[in-house]
Amino acid sequence: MPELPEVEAARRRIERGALNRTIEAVTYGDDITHMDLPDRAALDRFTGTQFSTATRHGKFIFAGTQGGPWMMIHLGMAGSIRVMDADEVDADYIRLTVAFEGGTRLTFRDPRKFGEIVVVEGVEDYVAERGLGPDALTIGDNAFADVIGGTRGAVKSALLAQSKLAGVGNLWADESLYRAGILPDARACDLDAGRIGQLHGVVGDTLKAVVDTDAVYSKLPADWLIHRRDEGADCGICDGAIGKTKVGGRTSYFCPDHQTGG
DNA sequence: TTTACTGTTAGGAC
DNA sequence: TGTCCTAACAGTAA
Repeated sequence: MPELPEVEAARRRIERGALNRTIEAVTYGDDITHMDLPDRAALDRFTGTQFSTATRHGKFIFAGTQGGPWMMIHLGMAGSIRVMDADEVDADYIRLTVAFEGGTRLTFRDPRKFGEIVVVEGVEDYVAERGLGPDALTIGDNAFADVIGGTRGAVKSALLAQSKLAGVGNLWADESLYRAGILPDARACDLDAGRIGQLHGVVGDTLKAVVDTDAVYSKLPADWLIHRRDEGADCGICDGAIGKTKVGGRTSYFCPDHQTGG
C-alpha cells in the first residue's frame, strides 16, 4: 500500500536487514509475465556485491552498491518488500528475490504486477529522467507555493502529480486536505498564500506522522480520516458526515462541512 | 458475477 | 507550448 510513508518503511527494512551482506544470487519469482524487471545480465551485476546504502525519492527506493549499480524498486499499487530469515517461508506472489550469503533474503512481492525494478547507475540522474518533482518531505516553502499554488486545476490533483511533488498518493492527499480544511476539488490557484503555506505544513506533518508509525495505520490519531474512509461516517473534526466524490478520476473522501474551497 | 483499488503513463482535449 | 483529464494496465478481494 505504498505512498511515501509506506515506501519509507520499506526502505528502512532494507536498511536494517539487507545492507553489508554479500549477494549470492538474484532470482526471478514465478509468473513475471508483463512485469518490468531487469534482464538476467543486469541482475547478475549484483552477484558478489553488497548493498551499502538505501535511499528514497518520493515513492522510489534505491538500494546502492559501493561504486556500482543501484537497484531501483517501485512498489506500484500493491507491492511490498520483506527481509526474510533463512528459515522463513516465502509468501505468494514473490516476483524477485535477492539472496544473501547465509540464507537471509530480500523479497519483492507484487500480486498486481504494477511494480517495477530497474538497474540504474545513479539516483539523481534517474530522478531527473523520470521527471520527478522534489520529495514531499523535504520541499521548501517557496517551491511548494510555486508548484502547488501555481496550478489551475484541483488542489488534490496537484498534490498527486509526481512531477510537481514526489511521494503523495491518494490516501495521504485526502488526509492532508481533510486536516488542512481544504476541499479536494478546490482550484489550487484560488487558495491564498496563507492556506498554501498551511497546506505545506500539514502535508509534511501528516507524512512524518505516518512514517513515525512505520505506516501502521492503527497507531494514527483517532480523529484522522484514514479511520473513517466511508461515505456517511462521522467526521472526526466537526459534526459533519464524510462524503465521497471523484477528483481527477480518483476516489476522494472529504468532509463537506469543515473543508472549504477558495 | 461485478466492482473497486493506496500508482503511473500515453494520448487526446483544452 | 503547456497543462489537464481519462483510460488502460493486471490481478485480487469484497
